[in-house]
Amino acid sequence: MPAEGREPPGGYDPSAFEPFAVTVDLAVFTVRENRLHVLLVERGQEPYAGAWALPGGFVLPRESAGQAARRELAEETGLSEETATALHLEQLGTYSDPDRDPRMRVVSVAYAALVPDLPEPRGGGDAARARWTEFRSVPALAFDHADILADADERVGAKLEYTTLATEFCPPEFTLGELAQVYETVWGTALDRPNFRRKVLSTPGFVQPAEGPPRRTGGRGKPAALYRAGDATRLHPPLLRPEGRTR
Amino acid sequence: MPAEGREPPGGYDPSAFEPFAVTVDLAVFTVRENRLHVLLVERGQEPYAGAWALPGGFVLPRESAGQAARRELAEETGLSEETATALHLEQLGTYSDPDRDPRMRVVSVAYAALVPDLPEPRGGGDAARARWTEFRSVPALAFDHADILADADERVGAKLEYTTLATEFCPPEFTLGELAQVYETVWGTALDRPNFRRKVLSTPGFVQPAEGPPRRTGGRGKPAALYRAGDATRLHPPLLRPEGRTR
DNA sequence: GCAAAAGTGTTCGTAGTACACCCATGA
DNA sequence: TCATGGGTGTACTACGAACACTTTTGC
Repeated sequence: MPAEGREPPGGYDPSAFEPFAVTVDLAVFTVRENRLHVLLVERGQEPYAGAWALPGGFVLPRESAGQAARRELAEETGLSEETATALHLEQLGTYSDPDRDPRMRVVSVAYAALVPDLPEPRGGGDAARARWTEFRSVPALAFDHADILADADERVGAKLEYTTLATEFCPPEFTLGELAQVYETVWGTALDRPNFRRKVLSTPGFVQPAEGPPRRTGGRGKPAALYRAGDATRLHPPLLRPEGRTR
Repeated sequence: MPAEGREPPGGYDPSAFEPFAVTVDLAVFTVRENRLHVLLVERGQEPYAGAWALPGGFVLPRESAGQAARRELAEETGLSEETATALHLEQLGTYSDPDRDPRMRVVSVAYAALVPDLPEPRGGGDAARARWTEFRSVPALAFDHADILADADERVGAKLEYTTLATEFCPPEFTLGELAQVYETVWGTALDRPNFRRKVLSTPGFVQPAEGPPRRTGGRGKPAALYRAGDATRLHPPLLRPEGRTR
């Protein structure tokens, strides 16, 4: 409840609350070379100087947490503001352990984002380096970022089951094989391609054929039909990962 | 990212951030007389003095948001700390619009809770009144609490589908009819009792028979067997509401 | 006996799974 | 012509929806 709602029975002076810093942290996922990657930055200052961490930053006085997350995403990935605005950002939750930052009280709102394969992040103007890291090889992270990342992975995996979010990992035009590859990469399981194909095509609005009937080859093999994302955002019924596995 | 993570390229002084107040808001649901109810409090101060709002309060300097939510829940419902600790609290999300509180910058972490039918909340020591209100008759609420409540309702409905959370609404021993009633009340749909029964009993760990084979009557009709909540917390496969309806 | 709620049995349709098989291309 | 990935066909199975029917109580 906002300030000066009812006070706890013990009495509490609304003007005496300790100030909190509010930040956002981002778990930005992409699929590169059929492996799940996440964007990490190297910290330049103490604490945890030299350690890897999730990108993020302060929420500015006149923006919401979601706006801050979008701004940080554009800055870290080099995407234009417009492109970043179109991407799906998922609020994961808020991490508020009093000791999560050793210096002061910091409450952080975590977001997960799925982006298509992008070039290596530009270094940015400041000291911190940023790079894509394979998910399975993520090193120890600063603060409670390992927890956040684990939650993000679980959430993204679950989201693929009942939304069309997987298309966010794909370029504007993609083959069904590429789409299946996204699921397999995020879930870490193999899928039956024929059944996957039927499932996707029988779900109205999941994908639509790319208008001109061009085809494309992934090297060898029969050229595949191209599709683009459809209007639907939810999947009824869901596309469940085999045996409820979670990697 | 916590304080002094990398700064935005434009430059940002970590010591100059505006202080935020951090609060928790609670959407506490219960089932009374087969109808969904939510706990509301009447505001005693401006802004929105006299208006109804969700219970909640400040996060104290040495507690996490989750701890604050549990504390508030115990205070508002009159439950003992131990009982409140055992209840399931679900973090819904964080509401951070810069203008959501007209006086200052307040970021609020919202939680949903499901409790069995409780006596009318004690007035508490302060001026604010609290009462159970039927969900469908909730008046206009202060701040963005109507948004929070709508999100909470949706989340609770979805949670029932793939968790055993419905047992939280029930007394320690309950009949399958009562459990079905919870689903029907929250979802606003009718269920086929025979199928519901089979579904619940065939899900390992959802419920277990109450040891002594006592039976109970809900007035007329055949006495029903009593069950208590089982160990399981997840439902595989889920118990989907008919036709994906969402009320 | 009748209404009401608990509980059992059975049928039917649909959706997922598994897998055989054909097609189009590069090397 | 072989390997590779795209794409089609089909049988099997499991599970949910629907609903008939029996049981046990209060009135």
